[in-house]
Amino acid sequence: MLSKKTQYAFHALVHLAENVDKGPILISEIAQEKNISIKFLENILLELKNAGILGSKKGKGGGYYLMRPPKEIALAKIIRLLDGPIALLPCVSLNYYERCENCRDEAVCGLNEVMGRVRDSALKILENKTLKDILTRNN
Amino acid sequence: MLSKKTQYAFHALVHLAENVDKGPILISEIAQEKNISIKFLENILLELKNAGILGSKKGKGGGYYLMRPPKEIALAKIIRLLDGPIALLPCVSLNYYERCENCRDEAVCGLNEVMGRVRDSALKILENKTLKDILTRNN
DNA sequence: CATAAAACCTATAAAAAAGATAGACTAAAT
DNA sequence: ATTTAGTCTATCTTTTTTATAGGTTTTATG
Repeated sequence: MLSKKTQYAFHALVHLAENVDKGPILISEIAQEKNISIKFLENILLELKNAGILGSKKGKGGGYYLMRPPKEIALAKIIRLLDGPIALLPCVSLNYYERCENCRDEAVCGLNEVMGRVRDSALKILENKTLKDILTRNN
Repeated sequence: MLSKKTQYAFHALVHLAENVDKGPILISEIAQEKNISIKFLENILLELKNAGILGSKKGKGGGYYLMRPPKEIALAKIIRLLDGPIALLPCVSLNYYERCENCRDEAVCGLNEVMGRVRDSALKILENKTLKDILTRNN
């Protein structure tokens, strides 16, 4: 499961994406709209800013805004930034790989193979779906 | 990521599957073979037993064994038992569903839709792949 | 220039979960 | 009777997650 942090981030980003044309948006507005603790959200938005995903403006009329158009922000990027690995096992993670300490040879491990597939199938979606895709539902 | 508990369980189950014809297998043998703390493994195997996945025999010549053939034990079942939800969000979980507290209407939420797809793509693999499939690698 | 608004930064605390261990109990084999 | 090996329950430690607190800096504007 994704952490609350990542979940909140997604909801906040959606709100920012829905209001791209309205200039900087207040943390407090997002917090209220999405029912998130304002102080916690503050930290999250700051982290997104430090990663180059958000920009901000201080003082009156300030707030946060997206640094790129919603369709250029992939969901996988947000998850990796705030939650770490997307893979189910360390030995199968592309960005946070760690050697398996319970099997003799990963190249021969069937678990490694299957979990690699699960990772691929998740990434196929998460790397290609963007903020824009989660603004509205298209069934 | 899967917890250590679940990871250990998979490795232990693989060992049991590899030795189905050898009668009950000692916890200590599995622990040593797979480099797992014996006491921790004890708890895990017990949990698997209480869930009906393993059987056991006490006393000399005792140990643990699979209650069904490896090809009938789906990976998804083990994950759900020891780790809980497979889905990335509570609002998209089939077995551990919880209402989303940050959005107005899940039926309209684009995040809900995408995460539902991620869940489906993972389940398609995890529900169909069994212990037997992870015994050896077939590329 | 003073004031207020709003993000920035750092630390810390509280709670929950994960990981691991301890030790006494029960059942079975010989 | 003794030994072997799983059973049960409790506890403990560590790490991670979630959340809060409070002062600092920047900016707009009257």
